[in-house]
Amino acid sequence: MAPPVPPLTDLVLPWFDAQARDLPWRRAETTPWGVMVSEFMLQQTPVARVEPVWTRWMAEWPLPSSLAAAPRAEVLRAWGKLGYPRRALRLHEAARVIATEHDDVVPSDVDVLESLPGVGSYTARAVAAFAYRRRCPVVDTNVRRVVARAVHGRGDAGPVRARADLADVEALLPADEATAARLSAALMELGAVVCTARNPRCELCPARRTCAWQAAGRPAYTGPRRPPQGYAGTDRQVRGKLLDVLREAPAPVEKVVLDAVWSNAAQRDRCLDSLLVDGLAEQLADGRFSLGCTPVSGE
DNA sequence: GAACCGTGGTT
DNA sequence: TAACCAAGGTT
Repeated sequence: MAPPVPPLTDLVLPWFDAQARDLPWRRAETTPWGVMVSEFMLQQTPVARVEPVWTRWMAEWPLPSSLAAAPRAEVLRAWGKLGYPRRALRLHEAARVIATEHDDVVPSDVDVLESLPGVGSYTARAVAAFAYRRRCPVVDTNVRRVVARAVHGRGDAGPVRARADLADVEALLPADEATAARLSAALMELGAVVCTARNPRCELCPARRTCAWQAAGRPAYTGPRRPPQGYAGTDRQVRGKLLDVLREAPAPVEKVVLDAVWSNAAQRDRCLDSLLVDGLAEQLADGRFSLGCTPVSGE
């Protein structure tokens, strides 16, 4: 009889310890705040684009209270072109709450974390696990894909089923808190660099021996696909163009400058208005526009 | 649950 | 090259 296959943990953890990317927010000296900032920035944004922004951000605002004290426009400029700039506003607001209501200490409790703006199920658990070494399932798109393949033998994860997804990952976690936390990071790493969406590198996979998808002959995914999002011509694109002008402008700009970015006036004005509502843009008393809110201080 | 919210690299 | 994809959250 062949020797038994080691559990997933015993295969993936040694691989992770030896191969993990040296990302700045994973270093021992990184604070929980640094971890939380990285998780905000990494929402739907690739690691390579986050790295330089994160490094500058942490040098400028090493504490929640230091970010909370910064003007909104400065925060939005530092966010740069990471995309989804409302994340920057939510992080700014979360920093204010942490500074004023939590003694400038990032919470470690998942429920408290989830109550912060911009912190959902994934981010709350990621902070608890990676910043505080807690044993809690961390479910992102990478982990869902790894579980779909390694555990369920399917080519890809189907639609999100929040409760079931959490239970699936929970079942994989070893009892020890710190080890479980490390496995959570390892599963994400595996999904990010080996068990990828398009061209999985199964020949490099430490879990190949125990992978249900591999055993099944790597059948193609047959479940429902979500329709592609689309971008060209959407409000999202127009808002991005407007915001880009405001971000790069050294001073408040006249409306005619903004009018130049998009020919459809109705859509343009609607988008500009939505940016004002979101707090991403501001109209000054003289009618010009600027990024975020200019602090009313001075005088 | 579906739609919306940016940006840029990869295939 | 048009799609696809990247450590999601909110409404």
